Amino acid sequence: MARGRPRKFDEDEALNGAMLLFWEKGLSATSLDDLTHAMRMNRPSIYNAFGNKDEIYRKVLERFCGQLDEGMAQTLDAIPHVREGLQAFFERAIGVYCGTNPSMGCLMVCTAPSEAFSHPQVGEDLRGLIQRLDNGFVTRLKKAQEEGELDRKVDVALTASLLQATLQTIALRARAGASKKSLQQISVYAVERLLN
Amino acid sequence: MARGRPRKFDEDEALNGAMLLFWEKGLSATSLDDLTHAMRMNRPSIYNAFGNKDEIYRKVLERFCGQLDEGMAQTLDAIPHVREGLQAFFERAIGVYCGTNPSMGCLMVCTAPSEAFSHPQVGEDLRGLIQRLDNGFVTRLKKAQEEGELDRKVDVALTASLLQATLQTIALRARAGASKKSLQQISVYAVERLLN
DNA sequence: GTTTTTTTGTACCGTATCGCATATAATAAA
DNA sequence: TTTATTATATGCGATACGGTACAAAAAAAC
Repeated sequence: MARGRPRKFDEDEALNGAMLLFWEKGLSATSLDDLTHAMRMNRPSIYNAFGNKDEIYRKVLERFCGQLDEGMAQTLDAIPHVREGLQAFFERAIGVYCGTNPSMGCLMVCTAPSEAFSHPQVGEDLRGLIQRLDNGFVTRLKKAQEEGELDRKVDVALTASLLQATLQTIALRARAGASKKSLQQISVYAVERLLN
Repeated sequence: MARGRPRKFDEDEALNGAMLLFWEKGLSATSLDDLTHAMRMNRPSIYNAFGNKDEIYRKVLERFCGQLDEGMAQTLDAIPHVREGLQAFFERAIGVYCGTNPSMGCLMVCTAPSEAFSHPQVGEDLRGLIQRLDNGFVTRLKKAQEEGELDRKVDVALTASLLQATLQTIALRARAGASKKSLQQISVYAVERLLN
């Protein structure tokens, strides 16, 4: 059983609060005071449970991108036809990127790059996450080629890069205030042009 | 004539120093102390000449993107064939994004989004610059259609969005440490796939 | 009931932050 | 020579920063 004084906070809720805050302001512009409010914890508890600010940010980043992995699993891997799967994936991502008011885009794309040098570990995280996405697309595209849904002449690695480019521009444009509709048009057009 | 004591600093050099610093660390993570060193000026002179930190950042952002406009003028607008012009444009951008060691990508794409909400004016700048790039591509693509170099059936607005997506992924990947060669491959493939 | 263990909350540390006030130096115009 | 104007240099003051000590509190283990 839990031996000491019981925790007053819920770990999941606390991380969610931190995520919303970091998502909005990035790592450097977020203060520990902000965090104590957003996580509804006091400072020592935060340190004890999650570590310092950088570590919390990295946990949140992983958490955010975990949703993305899940999104891939439930769309790309779950839907039979590539094009439909990709479309569903983009649709879902757009839902996340435009799910707040105002839209905040992607936590990783919009806040991690500026910290990549001040916090080398964040840089590594960024590298890894870009790679993960590329790999996810490549795997699905290869499968499509094997199943005859995709011309064997298309370069899957480069197509994957451009699919990720599409996701990234959607993330950035969402944060810059673009309409959901305009982003959906971009994703539809991208799938159409890149896979045919 | 200049009435008072002559300036000791060179405005261009000072802004360049500030640009390098902001490019590396972003707005929030850069302190005025850092700036005084990078600009080789002391604080009051900085305030007098350029305003506060936010204003300097915005000046630097405009400066950086001005280079980009210039790049468009010298490639897209100057080179007869669309595809060659686009390729030259990307080549030039990659040169900038990978021009430091380590590569820092694009100042706008990699550092502005995280500040978009804490500094609403930066958000507006971001919006405007995305729009400017889209417009530049659209104009060139339309011209290509009129000159018969590009099929009239391609949607110029959406193609422009995907060209900018390509530029953005190159910027992000450069900052994440991707090789110059891999970025060139992406740009070549993008031009090939999006314009045919 | 006592001990042990863990979390909580307050208060605090030293440092870095931004923006400015003040004083000095240097030049152009009167 | 005087005066006005501008830049430089030092350094101040109030605040905010990230991070931690410490004792009270709460629950389980003995």
